[in-house]
Amino acid sequence: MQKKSIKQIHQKLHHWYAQYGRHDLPWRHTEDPYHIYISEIMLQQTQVKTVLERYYFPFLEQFPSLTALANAPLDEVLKAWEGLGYYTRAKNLHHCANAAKPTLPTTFDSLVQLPGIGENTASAICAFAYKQPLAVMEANVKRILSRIFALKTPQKVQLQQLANQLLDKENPYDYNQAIMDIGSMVCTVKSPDCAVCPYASICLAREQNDFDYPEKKKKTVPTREDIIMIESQDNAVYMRQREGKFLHGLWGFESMKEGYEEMTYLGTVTQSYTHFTYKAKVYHDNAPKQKDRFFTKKEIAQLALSGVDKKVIKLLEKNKIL
DNA sequence: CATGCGTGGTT
DNA sequence: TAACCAAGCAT
Repeated sequence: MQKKSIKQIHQKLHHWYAQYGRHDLPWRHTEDPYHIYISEIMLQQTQVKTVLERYYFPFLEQFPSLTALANAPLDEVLKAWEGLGYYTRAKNLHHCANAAKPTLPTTFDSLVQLPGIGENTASAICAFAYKQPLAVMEANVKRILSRIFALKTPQKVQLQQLANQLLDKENPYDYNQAIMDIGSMVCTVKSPDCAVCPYASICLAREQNDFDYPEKKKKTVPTREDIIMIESQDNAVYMRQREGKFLHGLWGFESMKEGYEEMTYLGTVTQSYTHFTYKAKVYHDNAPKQKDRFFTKKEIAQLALSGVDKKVIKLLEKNKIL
């Protein structure tokens, strides 16, 4: 592409951003790398609205600095992350805080080595916190580039090269924020508004009137069935902290495959996840073998729980077990 | 490179 | 309203 046309695109983009960009986002009003880092991790696969309205401010109030985060117990961090999903993010945050305190590294190479910081997040921190000329490469940017160059199945390297070419190296901060805003407000998945798009003059998708870029692969969503066993004693229930990758660090109940026939069926809880639908029958055993770690309703309120387990708790309250 | 990982918004 | 998917990362 001609340098001249790229410069024209930058001007159009800059003009659009000045008028319509989301300038009210709080992480665009800080120079603190820690604040920007927290926003980037929260925003991974998570909508701006959720982060903005429910998590960003409370988290920073509770953990106002990298050192404060490092010194907090992991369980407190998990509790602050409750409901946000992808819980290894919370574990990685805590780990990074301890590894990097009192301040984050300032280069892409050192950032990308930290757990939970991939290439996109490292680029974003460099561009937004340190004003370095790196191109972010998240879902919005991928969609925009795929459409501009009509790439149905783009390769990672190919997209990165195109992103690097289009980047405004003089203004990496505004450029990256602007292209993400274009993705979420103009070049949307379902109904792109080419009339106001700064990239319209060079966009092949617009020319072809085909916006299915990159090509979506459809998958069937399986159902995962489960049996949850509740052991209770004196208005308290046995709970344990998960260790696997799924719902890592959150507190929950035991699953079982057999031996529940003689117990009391309480009800079924369901939860839809991206890759499967979860459906669990909940049984109650009031003659528990577990000896320790029974939690009362008040104690459970202090633990980090998943959506499913919150539904189970409601079922227990309804059955007057808690 | 494909898959697993949470939850809630949007259409 | 079922389906898609959002400021991705690790394996």
